[in-house]
Amino acid sequence: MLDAPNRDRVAERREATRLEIVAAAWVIARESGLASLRLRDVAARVGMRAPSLYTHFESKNAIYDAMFAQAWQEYEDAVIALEPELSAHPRTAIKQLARHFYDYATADLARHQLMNVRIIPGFEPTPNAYAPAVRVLERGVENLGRRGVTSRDDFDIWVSLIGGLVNQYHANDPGGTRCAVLLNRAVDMWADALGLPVEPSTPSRKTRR
Amino acid sequence: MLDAPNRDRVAERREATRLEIVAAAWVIARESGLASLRLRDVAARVGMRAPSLYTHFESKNAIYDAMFAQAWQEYEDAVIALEPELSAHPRTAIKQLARHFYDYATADLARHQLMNVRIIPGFEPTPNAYAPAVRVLERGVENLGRRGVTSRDDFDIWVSLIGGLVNQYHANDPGGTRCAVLLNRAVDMWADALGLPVEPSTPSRKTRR
DNA sequence: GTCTATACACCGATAGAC
DNA sequence: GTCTATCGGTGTATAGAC
Repeated sequence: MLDAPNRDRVAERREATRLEIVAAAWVIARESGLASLRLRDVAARVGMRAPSLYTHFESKNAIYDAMFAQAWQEYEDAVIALEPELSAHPRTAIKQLARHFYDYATADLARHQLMNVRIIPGFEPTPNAYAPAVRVLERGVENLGRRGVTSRDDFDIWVSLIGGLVNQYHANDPGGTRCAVLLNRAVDMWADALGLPVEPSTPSRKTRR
Repeated sequence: MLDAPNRDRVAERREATRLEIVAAAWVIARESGLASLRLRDVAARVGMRAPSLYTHFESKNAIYDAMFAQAWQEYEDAVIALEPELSAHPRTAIKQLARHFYDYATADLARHQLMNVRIIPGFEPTPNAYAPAVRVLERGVENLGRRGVTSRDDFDIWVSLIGGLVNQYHANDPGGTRCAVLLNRAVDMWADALGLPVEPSTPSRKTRR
């Protein structure tokens, strides 16, 4: 039987190993593609054999699950860190939030596929892993609500807009900047329709060309 | 050596078998999910064993490829059939085109995943299979161009809008009608920003609520 | 508790008999 | 053209060494 301090040490060590494995999985996923991640490669990168991973995770999907939770948790933290930096102008702040998500989703294909695209056959995130994603969405509703977007429909359209352009980036313009420009224009259209005040510095007059 | 008529008969028979296999693959894909399609099941459905499929297709991905081409070809035909039925009013016609794609993409999850989402690891459609998809896009540019949408940016935003809402339908509201309503509203916002004339019957005044 | 070696089940793909 | 048999590779279960 272990006394309390030793139990803590063991738990810490276990958690550290889990984090090592997840970190290795991210590296391999970015190298070989998220879907063709092989447990043997992940294990080799932490100095183990594939079956040993099952001491720390009950299945391959459990590793995906931990990665999913980590990615969304990291994004939630990033949004929280961004909020104090947001512009005082509603439309500008909403553009910043849109661009922030867009940048996060376009910076890392594997991460985006895991977070937002169902690309792994048979993988469904655990409710626990899904929680930060839900919180981020709620936070988005609040952030836009505080800036005059009261309709949930309009919020969902805003989300769709960003998601659609992220997909178009990865499909047609990976590495390019075109979709980022389109995003700005699209959010302006949407903000115009909602009657949000135009930005002071760059008056959009009418989004029309 | 075969004479010409017999060669045609053989080619016809082979093509018929290929179509049978593809049709069976669609059924299985809808049942078990597109990604977990198993060749054994497809073969069994046409009264064969798995290895025999390799007489007609050189790989599993080649079957996906034929399905991909078939789905986009079928959609191209549907668009061509729709064009004469489109409203004379530009905004209404564009809404019909948007709704038409939305309906096609939401009616069949497996088909949509194959056509629009990269869900099969390692599968990339052949240029030949991709051709009808390219034609449909060009046709879309023309269809909107004829109705006053001259900017390619605005066209791409329109496409993103529809794609984003299709994804949201499958993720959050499968079987529901909410995203279809949002689509109508979103296209109106977009059309307002472009300065397209409002519809005569249902004057949108301002899309704002 | 942690890791290893071995083995199993399942898949797509290939070889060769008929 | 279709079959049976088999290969190579994967995730995973388990027994046992340390």
